[in-house]
Amino acid sequence: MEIKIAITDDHQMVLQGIVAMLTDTPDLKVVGTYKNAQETLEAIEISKPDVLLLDINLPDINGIDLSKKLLGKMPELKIIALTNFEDISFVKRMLKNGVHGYLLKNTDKLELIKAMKTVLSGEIFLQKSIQNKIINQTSGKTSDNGLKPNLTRREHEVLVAISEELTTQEISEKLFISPKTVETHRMNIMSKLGAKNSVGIIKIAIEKELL
Amino acid sequence: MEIKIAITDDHQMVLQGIVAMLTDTPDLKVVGTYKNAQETLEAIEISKPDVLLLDINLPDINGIDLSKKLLGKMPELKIIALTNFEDISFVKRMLKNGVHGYLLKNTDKLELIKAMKTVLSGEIFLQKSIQNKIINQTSGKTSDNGLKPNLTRREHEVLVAISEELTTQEISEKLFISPKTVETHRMNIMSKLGAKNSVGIIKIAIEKELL
DNA sequence: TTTCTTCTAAGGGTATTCCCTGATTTATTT
DNA sequence: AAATAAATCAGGGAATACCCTTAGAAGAAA
Repeated sequence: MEIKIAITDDHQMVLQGIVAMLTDTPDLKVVGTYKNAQETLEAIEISKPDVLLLDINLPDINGIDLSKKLLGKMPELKIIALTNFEDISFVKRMLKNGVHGYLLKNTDKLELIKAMKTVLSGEIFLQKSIQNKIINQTSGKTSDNGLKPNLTRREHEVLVAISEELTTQEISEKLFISPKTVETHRMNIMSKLGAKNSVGIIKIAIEKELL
Repeated sequence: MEIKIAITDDHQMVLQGIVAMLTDTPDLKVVGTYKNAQETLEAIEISKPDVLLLDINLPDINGIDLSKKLLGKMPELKIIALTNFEDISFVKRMLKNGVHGYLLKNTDKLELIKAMKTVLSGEIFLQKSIQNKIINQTSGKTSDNGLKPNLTRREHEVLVAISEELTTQEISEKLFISPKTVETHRMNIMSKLGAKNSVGIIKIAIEKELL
């Protein structure tokens, strides 16, 4: 039985790479390649793939929302998330939302095919490196390095104020709260970002585009 | 005349994608594909490509440093940086360091070939979207205004140490100077950069690429 | 309803930064 | 040789940041 495959990725090179990997392989057929979410949503009901390889860093929508929509339309579809990063928290969220596999983009042909067969059999496919990370995470919990920490609304306001080179006193006047409260927020931000001091806060905030 | 091409990218799929794009094209030959910086440095003198397509987000070294090393070994080599992001400041830095082109990974076959021919003719290749961004940046004056303040060698060392979230005490131990000297340097840095405190130092240092 | 999160605030410290001043030595430039 | 810039060090004090802990109130979520 032939497996029908569709691919959604805004990187032309990745798209081509996967197609190249899969041509010349019996029982596999690429029935569609899409560059964004909209295109995918429109075309997928026509191409009717068994498996969708889905880049989760699309320009127009995030991977989770798109997965939900697609599975709403086609409950039989198996979705394998494609990404550059080993972001555990994101993996978990994706899996919760019905995604069937999670592949790094440095995957080779054999593993790619294995992944597709695994999800088609109804199982979940995770790469070893990701499995290990999930295991390590449950035992020790420090390895949170990857994506945006979610600061609260207030913390974000304090963060911005810190980045404006304001002192605690000045921030408290700006936000109409006690200086002690500002300090509490600053401490919580440091802890969330893993910074040692305000310098670290700013460095990390700029790095992760929190400003 | 045949163009010899090498590719360095830690994403297997991208690697395959580019190879797929370039096979079946006359006058082009892929003479090597590498997954990291070390492999590239070791093999490039044997494969002797005319053009290297280089992913700048490698795991083991940053793109700028690798480019420098490669061009030191092979001054005739043309390097085209590959990336996911339209990061203008980074483009500029890469170009300053001798890189000949900057390609987004969603580039198609035609543009890829055009890019290689452009750099081989001795010119710089930039994609339109990046060109536009650079133009918009120079006409608008929001960022990058003002020249780089020239910090002294020592001040720069202190700046780097500050950015590592070290305290005055720790910096003094690292540089084998008195804490008071460190403070003097920090004050001078603040004054030169126009910062109100260490947070400002880091913000401006990142903005002006002083790190 | 209960639990969780967020925002708020404070006590009571210690550590560090910030700011001013003034000064010596060593290179580099003129 | 003389002026200039860079790097070094320091005293002293005010301001600020950092740290740990505790805790009430409001709102959202389970």
